[in-house]
Amino acid sequence: MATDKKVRVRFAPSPTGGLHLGGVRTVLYNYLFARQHGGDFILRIEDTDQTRFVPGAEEYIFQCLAWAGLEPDESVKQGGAYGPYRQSERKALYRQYAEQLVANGQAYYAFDTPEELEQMRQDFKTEQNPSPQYDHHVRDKMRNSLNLQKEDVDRLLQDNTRHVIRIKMPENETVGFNDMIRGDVSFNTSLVDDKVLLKADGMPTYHLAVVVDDYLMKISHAFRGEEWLPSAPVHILLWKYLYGEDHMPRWAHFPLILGPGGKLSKRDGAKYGFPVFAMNWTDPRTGELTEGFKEKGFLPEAFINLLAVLGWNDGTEQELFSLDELIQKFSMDRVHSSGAKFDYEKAKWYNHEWIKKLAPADLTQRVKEVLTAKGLSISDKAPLQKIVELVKDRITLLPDFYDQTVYFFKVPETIDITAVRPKWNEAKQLFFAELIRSYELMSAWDAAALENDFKEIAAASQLKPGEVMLPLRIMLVGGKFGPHVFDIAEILGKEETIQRIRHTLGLLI
RNA sequence: GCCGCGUUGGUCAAGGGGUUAAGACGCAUCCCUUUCACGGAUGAAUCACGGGUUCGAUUCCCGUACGCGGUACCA
Repeated sequence: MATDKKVRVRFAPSPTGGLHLGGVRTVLYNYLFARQHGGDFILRIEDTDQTRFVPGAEEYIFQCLAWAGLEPDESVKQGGAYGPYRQSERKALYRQYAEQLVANGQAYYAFDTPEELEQMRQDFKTEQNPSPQYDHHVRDKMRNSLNLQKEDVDRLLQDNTRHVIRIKMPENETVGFNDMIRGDVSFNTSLVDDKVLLKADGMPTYHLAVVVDDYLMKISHAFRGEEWLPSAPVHILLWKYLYGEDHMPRWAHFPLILGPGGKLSKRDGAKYGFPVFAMNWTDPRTGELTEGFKEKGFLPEAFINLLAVLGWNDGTEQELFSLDELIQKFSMDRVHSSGAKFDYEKAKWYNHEWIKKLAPADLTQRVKEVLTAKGLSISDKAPLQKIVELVKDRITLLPDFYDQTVYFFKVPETIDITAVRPKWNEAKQLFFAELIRSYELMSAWDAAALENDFKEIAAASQLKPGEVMLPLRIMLVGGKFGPHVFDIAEILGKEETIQRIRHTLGLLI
């Protein structure tokens, strides 16, 4: 296996729907590996199944990568020297390789119809073998160029009879390779079926396409999810037959990201209330919307971070990593071989940490976008950054900023009056009347002075500060939440503060 | 069924022949805070099971169990 050539890796999604967690993590590990080695990261569109074409899915993938900050060096969009980057546009390339295999006796034409295949599965189905494969046990009982007379095959071909090309798996050979994560992995070829390489419509299957394209695009390292491990022997053999094992990329199969039960699916997300896709995805056929991490209120920095450590860690106690740090520290041999269950609680913690970690000005800008999108109009004069700094400790998801800051921009819609009424009395009524008088006379309007005044008046009124602190909070904020109440008052300003106290006082009479 | 890959607290996980088996999330209790958070403290694992190898296995080997993945003219 060539390890000295330039590092070129690829992510090859099929544009059939939303891009989920595992996909983005695969992108991320590819990206990190490429950046770390000064290599190229290629995005190739695997759209060989025309029946599964979904409009918009390809564009959506690009949007997700752009949001996550993991943009490819070569792709349909960026271009590059190894295009086209969409397999449907490479259709003409594949047939010759399949034919070459047939000519060498490593593959064969199969004319079986879908019905005949179904029949075969019925006929050979037993309790011991519930899903019969098209393999060396059955291939000589089927309609293919292995057992048809040559003239018949030629005639069928000439008549353009629908057919596929299947690989002829050798019997009882051991095919193995060294996985960068799992070490040596091997398979007995007798147990692998004769996978279709070229479909009846002339399109390659994944198996042929991945090998041909990886070769043509000079891919040095091929990374993908563990679900591909069982078909690896087919790919290894294809490499051996077509281009020589020496040219084969190094493989790594990433552990699966699991949901509460098995492979994480968008169903899990819907069921347990957490996003699975990177960004919102609306199925154009059903109109069904699946929520994404972006829209849920995740920072791309946090998303990247949590994905990176789902299956990898640097061996220290560090948990927060920026993209740049990941590029520095990532290493394939510290990637786990076992699957990891996705933990939404921890995912939210990462977001919370990143909200605290982001530069204030940067965070403020993003919060402004969220608030604006929620319909708040925020004047440029508003001390937004100060407000954001004040509340960010209690935020996990970006939209939380709305609830935690609306009262700075609008009079609270509801006042939780029931929280104060039971313990309300004349002494408190008088206290607030006095407080208003005092506040109106204040010249320096700052939190410390406000608190000082407040406490002095409380003492003079024979009240403990705590007894009137909560009512003040309710008056200004509307509920039992938010940062230090005098900090809020300071930002609200004299007029607004007094106005709100008066208003609630009126409600309490 | 068969094939493959896995198995350290509820979750993510460090460690890797001799350790009090890190740390984080979550949970519980407590402290701080006259709101909610932040912060701090404390608590919870016979390292799946059974055999080896060894003076000694969580760590190495072999089985078993369990989990997951695959078993399509889908990727």
